[in-house]
Amino acid sequence: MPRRRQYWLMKSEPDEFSIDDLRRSKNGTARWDGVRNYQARNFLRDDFEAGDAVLFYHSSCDSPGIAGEAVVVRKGYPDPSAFDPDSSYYDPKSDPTRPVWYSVDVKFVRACRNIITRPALAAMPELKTMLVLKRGIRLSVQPVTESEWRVILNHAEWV
DNA sequence: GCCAACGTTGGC
DNA sequence: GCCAACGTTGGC
Repeated sequence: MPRRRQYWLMKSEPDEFSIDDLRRSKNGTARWDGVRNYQARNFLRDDFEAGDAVLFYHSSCDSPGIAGEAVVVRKGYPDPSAFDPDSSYYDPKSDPTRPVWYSVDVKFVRACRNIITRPALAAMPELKTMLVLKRGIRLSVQPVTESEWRVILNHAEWV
């Protein structure tokens, strides 16, 4: 029984990996790895499905906000970077027989012509409850409601 | 660079 | 299981 498509917001520091980096990736597709937070891990491992929609959010930068749209093309699987001693994401707690951390693959869909900034998001009454706008919420992977998704897509101009 | 808020660690 | 200390996140 196909489940309804779910919506997510995923944060990335554009200095590390931006929406343009995703666009330029092979097939526009990249592994989302390095998530080291249990609540975010649970989403990746248990709830992400191929076809789910993603808001690509730029964080820790001059103009934080929504930068584009992506789609999940591979559901959660053990994060290989956790097994790699040379990776900065290496975590000896995780091994292939008992993986702790999970990745998904996401594919570029489109970029916003302009970043939808936090002030712009905060100015939309429909987004009052959006997690990313709440102070103290720092989940790097978080669910978005269908109505939040719709409001944002209607607001954005796309490249 | 500051700092508030959060998550994790580790002693007890 | 408590909780203080520490490290990290992330907006400003």
